[in-house]
Amino acid sequence: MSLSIGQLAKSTDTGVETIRFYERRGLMPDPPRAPSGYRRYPTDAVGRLQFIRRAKRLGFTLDEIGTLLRLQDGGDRSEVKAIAQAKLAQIEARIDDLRRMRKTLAELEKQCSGHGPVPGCPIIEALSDGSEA
Amino acid sequence: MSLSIGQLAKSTDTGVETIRFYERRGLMPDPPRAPSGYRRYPTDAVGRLQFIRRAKRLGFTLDEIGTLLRLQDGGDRSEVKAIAQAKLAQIEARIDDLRRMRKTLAELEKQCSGHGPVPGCPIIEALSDGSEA
DNA sequence: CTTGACTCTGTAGTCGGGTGCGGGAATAGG
DNA sequence: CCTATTCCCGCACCCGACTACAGAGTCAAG
Repeated sequence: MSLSIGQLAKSTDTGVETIRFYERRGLMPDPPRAPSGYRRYPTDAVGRLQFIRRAKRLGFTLDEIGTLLRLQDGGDRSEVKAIAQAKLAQIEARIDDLRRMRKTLAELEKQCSGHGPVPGCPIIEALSDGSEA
Repeated sequence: MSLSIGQLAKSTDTGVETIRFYERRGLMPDPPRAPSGYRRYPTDAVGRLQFIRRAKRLGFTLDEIGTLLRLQDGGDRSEVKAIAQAKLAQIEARIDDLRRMRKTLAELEKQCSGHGPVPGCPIIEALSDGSEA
């Protein structure tokens, strides 16, 4: 039992173009071809593609996903853990960034009455004077 | 008293190329030119550029900053507030996304012993089986 | 006056992750 | 058998925000 690229796309909720793109990137192996040249995917290609999609949802880049896939068939667990830890640290740093932005912006937004002309608006004043942010 | 583009760049910790880029984008007005064609910035250009930098630090895109700058000279405070609220909502949505990623990834990372071969590694297993994420 | 730093324009490249198109061949359903 | 759909390949393009040239002209210090 094998799948066409369209069937693989549908079964993993991915675009056909995206699958070909992953193939070019080396994330999906070059599949066997029918005599016509059409790609014929073995059923486990679904798993591979889902791996990629799940890893992306966790914030990994395609390069990192490539590394994880390579580790999958023959690597050390410490390498996997190291990648996860690094990603975790990045995510935390980004959250901290965003929280700082949110804090400043929320304060300004609260101070702004929301009516009247712009001169005097605390948001614009803060951006102009640097009294905040 | 006027500034060269290099002086403006230095005084706002911005690249010269970036200033020219902002000009092309319409964020910085076209400055007057010396007979040589060199840009001569009035001192208040510093304020304008700092406005842009501060707004960027708060997460606004260049397009949004353009809108804020236009509102600055003649707009309604409600528009400014609406933009701030929209940005705040985006930031919060992004934080929530990242927190979900962090939660899943932190659990997996904790479960992974960090030594031994990859087969059996909870992180890789989760990505393969979809038991998590 | 010379030298080195600065500035000018215009265009192109970078990053990450795709998306779209054109023209032609194959295939699946009725 | 006919037609709609799918597939092939290769390349170009999209987003946002820069960044980097090349080649020529200008300015300031010594």
